[in-house]
Amino acid sequence: MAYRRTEAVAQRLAENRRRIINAARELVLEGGFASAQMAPVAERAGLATGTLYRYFSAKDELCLQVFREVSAREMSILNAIASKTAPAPTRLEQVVRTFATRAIRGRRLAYALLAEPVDNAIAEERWRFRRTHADIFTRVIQDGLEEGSFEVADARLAATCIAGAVPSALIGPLAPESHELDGNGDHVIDAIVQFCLQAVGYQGKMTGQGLAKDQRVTA
Amino acid sequence: MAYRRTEAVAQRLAENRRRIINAARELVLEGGFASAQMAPVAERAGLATGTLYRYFSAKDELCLQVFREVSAREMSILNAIASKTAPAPTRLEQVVRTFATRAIRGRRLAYALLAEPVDNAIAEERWRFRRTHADIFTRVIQDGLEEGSFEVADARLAATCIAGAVPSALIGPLAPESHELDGNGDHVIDAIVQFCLQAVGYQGKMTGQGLAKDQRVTA
DNA sequence: GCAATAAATGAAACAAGGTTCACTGTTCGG
DNA sequence: CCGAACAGTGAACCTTGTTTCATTTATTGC
Repeated sequence: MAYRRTEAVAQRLAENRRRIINAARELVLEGGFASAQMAPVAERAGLATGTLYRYFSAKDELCLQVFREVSAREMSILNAIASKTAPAPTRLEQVVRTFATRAIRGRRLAYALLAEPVDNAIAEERWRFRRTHADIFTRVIQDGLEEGSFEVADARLAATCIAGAVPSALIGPLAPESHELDGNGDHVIDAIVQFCLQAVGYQGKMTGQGLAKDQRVTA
Repeated sequence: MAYRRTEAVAQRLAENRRRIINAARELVLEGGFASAQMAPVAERAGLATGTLYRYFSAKDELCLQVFREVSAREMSILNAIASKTAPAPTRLEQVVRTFATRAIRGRRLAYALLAEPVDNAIAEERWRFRRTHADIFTRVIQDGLEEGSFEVADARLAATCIAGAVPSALIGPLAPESHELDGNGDHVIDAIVQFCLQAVGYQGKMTGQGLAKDQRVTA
């Protein structure tokens, strides 16, 4: 034997992998998945195009990785809010509000995650993303049903509807060329929250409570 | 002079154009826009590939034409229902119910129009399609507000939400491989209708009224 | 039938991207 | 330092889909 993968090398490999993913993510953030082409990714990562294929078997795999990492962050933020101990209506409002606020503040990312035309592999992942949103909404709605503050026939279906309604209300404003919400999307966000609360049969008023620090869009 | 485009020729040209569009539409109906490739379209139309470019400057233009024709049919059906003289809640229910029913019955078409991954040109047309749905819902919701049977802060926004919610609830079941709704999607449809009525603050019950003959999926 | 013009053809060229691979450079243990 | 094994390279290649264009066929008025 004359070669063994040492720790130093393993580390460099891991670093390269990360560098590739980061480069791809940056490009997605700047210009959506359309910009995440292998050659530009490689260039930004400071590697040769062929090298990318030593780390990812195909472009789809790399893009999926990026999508998953980015969407996981979003989902964990929403999940944390949904898991708090608070009345269901409060939580539903905060989840929806956070979703919408983050989408507007991180418009380019939101466009890539929610609306950009993408090819099959990513479209499928996007459905999974939406389904996870629906899961989060489902839990909160079910809690609300038990509390007696909501009233819907089918919690899962209502959740799916909300998971479609919120992005739908945002998509126009999110389009890369749109500046509809540059100043304040507050009116839109309030209206979306109100719609969702009413849709699940909540009778009270929304709190209008904004985001905590840790829910801000950081980068 | 020795040549002049006679009526007979003009007619044949128009017929060819139609033949091309029909071929493309058939392919879309069978396998979505992914199947609407120039070579197969030409073959089915009984023409050469190059000939297609004498009728359409590019594939996008042809696909847009197909999308527009097909979606126009759907929208006119919904529009007709929305324009009837009936209480707003009844009309809203019927529009939503018709939308959902037609989507489920004409699953492949619905998938192509609503959910299939497509490229930019068609994605943009799809947004227009959705916006038109929202327009239809907006009118009905505004009527309902005037009648006093609905209560929402912003009719347009509520309409946009509903225009997103309904397809969202259908998309899983619409996926080409899904057979979730093969027997009856009645439960799902009822739940969607109920969700929408509640979302716009309607207090009464839905009628459960099915489709008239002319709203059935014919082909 | 003929000249003039248009329409149709389909093979070839082109474009754009993803993927491969023969080659070069690096790292390792002895 | 040597040879073995691995990592990195990037130009060539392949695939897929679109477009062009020289050539063939069809139609028209005279």
